[in-house]
Amino acid sequence: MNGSKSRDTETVGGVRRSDVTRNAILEAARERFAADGYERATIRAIAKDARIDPSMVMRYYGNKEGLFAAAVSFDLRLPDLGTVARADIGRALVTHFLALWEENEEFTAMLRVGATNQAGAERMRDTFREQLLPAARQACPDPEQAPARAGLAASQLLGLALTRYVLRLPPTVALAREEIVAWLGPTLQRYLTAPSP
Amino acid sequence: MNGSKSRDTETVGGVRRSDVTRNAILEAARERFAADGYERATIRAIAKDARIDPSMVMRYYGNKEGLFAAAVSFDLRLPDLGTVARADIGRALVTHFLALWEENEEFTAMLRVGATNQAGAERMRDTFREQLLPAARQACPDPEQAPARAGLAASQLLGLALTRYVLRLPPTVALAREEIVAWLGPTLQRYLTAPSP
DNA sequence: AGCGTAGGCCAACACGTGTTGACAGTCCAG
DNA sequence: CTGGACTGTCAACACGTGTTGGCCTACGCT
Repeated sequence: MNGSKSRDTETVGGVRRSDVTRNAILEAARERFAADGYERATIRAIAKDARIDPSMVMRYYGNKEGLFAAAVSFDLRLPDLGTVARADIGRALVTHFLALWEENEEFTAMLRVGATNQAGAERMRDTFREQLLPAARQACPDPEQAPARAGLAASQLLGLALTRYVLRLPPTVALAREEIVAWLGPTLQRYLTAPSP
Repeated sequence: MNGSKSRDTETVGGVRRSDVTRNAILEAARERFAADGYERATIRAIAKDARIDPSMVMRYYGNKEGLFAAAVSFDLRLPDLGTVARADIGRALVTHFLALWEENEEFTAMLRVGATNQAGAERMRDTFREQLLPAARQACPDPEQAPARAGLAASQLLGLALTRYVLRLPPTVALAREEIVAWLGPTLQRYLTAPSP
């Protein structure tokens, strides 16, 4: 509906006076989406956290979906698996994802939303296809098998995130990061590089 | 509020005339919860599917939480791992869970609800503790390590359910059941029975 | 100084939710 | 046949939601 995207409301150097508000909204939105999921994260609650009026959210991000799209990034920042020693790929991936999930809760939000919201699931499929799958193509020998192997890897990685950060199964939460790497690393290594069983 | 639980409304042999309605409600609830998750599954929609009035749901199940509790079973029907050959435990578990998820969608509902709803997550923790953990105790050598190993197994099993039945990542959906058993069986076998890395 | 405009708040709308209570048909025991 | 319960429907309540438009303030340029 409101197509004006760039070029509205700048003063000097593209820095708008309202940027602090915009960022406050985004930050609050990230936390709420991560904690509550898409449906339970209300615009009113987000606005309250950001100490502004709910209508500001609408003004800056159009609607709730727009806010979610703006707040939650889907950049996995995957390392270039070409530079990683072939035998360390599994451990490297687990380490990377652990860091990703623990440094901020955006990706937990992705999970919660993907589990309930149709559009959220679609977006996770895109992320998988555009980021994890190319990485798998670099790691695994037969490119034709890459999708299946990436799917297997995703099942273990997302399962870890689900049980540890969303469901919070006590034994999974209690595991030290090194333990997780030691256990899951070989699994991913096998899914990505071992010959088909 | 209405404490009358048993002994109301029976005719002969404990068979109530309204049982067909009750079952219709439960069946519709299961489908809706599985498809939409707890928040998006509305009582009105469930009632419509069951072709009755929304108020009947309240009468028979008290409130939405009561309906969810009644509709979704949390019995994993795990086989006795004592009777399974030690080397086949991993494959047996994967096979069992695949059958569980594909025969009805209750357990997908559990996942969706656990991901968004606090009470749902709590209930999944209970299920884990009361059913998967005892099974793991039978399977793994050192009983002290059983919780961690059960947690690892849960991460892979729930991750499979998440990617295949909830997010529907195409490569994971495309895998044949035998392929999944062949890939994930060894993983679970290792998590449950192999020595600590 | 004056003015346009961006930033912000307030009140309200329309809608969907879970939930409740009053009312009508229906079956069965006495 | 009659009374009382069970089964079911209808309409409404109270509330929270996303969303909208009008209004006031205050900044920044000329």
